[in-house]
Amino acid sequence: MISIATWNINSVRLRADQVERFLTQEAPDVLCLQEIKTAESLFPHDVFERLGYTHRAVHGQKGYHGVATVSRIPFREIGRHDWQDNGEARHVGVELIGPGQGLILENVYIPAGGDIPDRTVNAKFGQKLDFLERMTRWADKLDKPTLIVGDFNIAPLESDVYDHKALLKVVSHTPLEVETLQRFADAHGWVDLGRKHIPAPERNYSWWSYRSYWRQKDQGRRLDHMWASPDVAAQSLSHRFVEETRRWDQPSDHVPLVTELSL
Amino acid sequence: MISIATWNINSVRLRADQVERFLTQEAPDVLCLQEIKTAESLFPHDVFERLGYTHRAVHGQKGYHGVATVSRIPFREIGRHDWQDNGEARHVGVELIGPGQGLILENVYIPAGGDIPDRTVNAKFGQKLDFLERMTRWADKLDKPTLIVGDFNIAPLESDVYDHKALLKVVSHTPLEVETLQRFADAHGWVDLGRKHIPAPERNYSWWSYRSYWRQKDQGRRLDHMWASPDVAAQSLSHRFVEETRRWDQPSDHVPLVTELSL
DNA sequence: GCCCAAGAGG
DNA sequence: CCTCTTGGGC
Repeated sequence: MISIATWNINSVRLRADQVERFLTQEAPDVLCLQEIKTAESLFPHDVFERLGYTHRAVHGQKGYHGVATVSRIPFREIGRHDWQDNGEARHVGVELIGPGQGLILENVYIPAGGDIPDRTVNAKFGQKLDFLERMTRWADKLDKPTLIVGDFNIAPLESDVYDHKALLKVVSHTPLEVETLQRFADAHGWVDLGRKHIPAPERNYSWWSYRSYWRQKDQGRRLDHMWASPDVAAQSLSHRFVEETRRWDQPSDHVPLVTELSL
Repeated sequence: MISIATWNINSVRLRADQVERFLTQEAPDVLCLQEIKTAESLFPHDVFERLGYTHRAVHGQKGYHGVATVSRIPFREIGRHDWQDNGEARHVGVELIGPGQGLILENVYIPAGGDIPDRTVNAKFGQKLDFLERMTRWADKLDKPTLIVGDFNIAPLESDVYDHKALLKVVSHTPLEVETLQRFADAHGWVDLGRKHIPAPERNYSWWSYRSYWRQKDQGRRLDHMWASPDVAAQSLSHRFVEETRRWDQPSDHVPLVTELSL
């Protein structure tokens, strides 16, 4: 059995102590981080090394984006896609060696998409859709047991947001985004582990805005996901959201997700 | 007997808790702050109010400089000099009412003066000397019992720095600054309480640079001062530097000075 | 709101 | 090294 976690940490340097606390408490075998917001040279390798996460694939970028996969079990890095060829660090892929042998683990940070859900006036929204379309063409060719995790920046189901109707016009929950994400899902037959283990319409959020006081009112959205190839999904034992991190000092706006696979 | 303190706090909002700790521990009747680095509207009035410092004269400025005098005993504000008429908040004066009746308390933050001690290539150095010259003309006319305190940004004596010879060419200890400060002293006959109570060449520092690791090597300078009119100096009972604050978390680069007067 | 980067000022 | 501002991003 191996356990895998994903967490948009919103600056790994600022929250190195929180990552340490999480790893100490939950002890996942692998942790996928997004928005590390640092160049690889300033990544806090020592923290992970000390805790036994001696295998690391860090695709960093100064100030923005950036993803990292750290692991107690060996892996080999299989690539860093830059689907839009714009230099943004939004993906790193690894293949597990030893325990979980052969599992492909794709760590991705999909663009947020700006404020206005209209690609003619908001280039960032167009970039988000284009990113998903390029990922879809890529996923169509995947033929190995794969788990893709990360911050997708889309809450696809009605029960993935605190107010479905109100958010239909808000970037992250628009029909256009949801349809585009669905085409990505269909391209590989991805199984949404979050909803496999916590079926809709059960409350199931991973993100709360820093703006306003929504935190207190529980106005969250499920933007972070773990999706598995059908064969991998069949081996998934559990899935949970570690909401406790929201109560820590100066938390990330995202909480971690953890899943267990019988590999 | 009244006690008066001065402290360059280097952001009163960031260190409101440290100011509270200092006031709780030392309980001076009056505290003069420099480099509060905030507009008056964002000054943490509540902290002082709660501790009984209900009389406050805050001469704030957004982001830079700024001075404030807070007191448990009543005073009336007598003015805010802008000697160079450049809008910088570097002075506030008050006159005590009740205990210490009639004492004038001038709180001042003299410009640092930049890096190069040459007014032809460094306008900031010229501004510092000009500021002192304008203060000198002002001091020449003072005729009331006065205590002037604050960050003078000059260490006048050899024993006011960790290495006199090395610092002769460093802004804060150059002969030109020391002579200019001496003319200010002579203009009113100010008595340096720091050296009245802790005579040279005893070690007597109020500031340690954040840059480099001088803190550990005790490479300090005496940049903060409390100077009294001769009549007030005759009533000065004690004077000390509260170096303990340097060991607090994220300390200011300056430590507080406290003096007691038999008024 | 919170995070990053630059640049100024100390 | 530390703090502030502005401006971008989410």
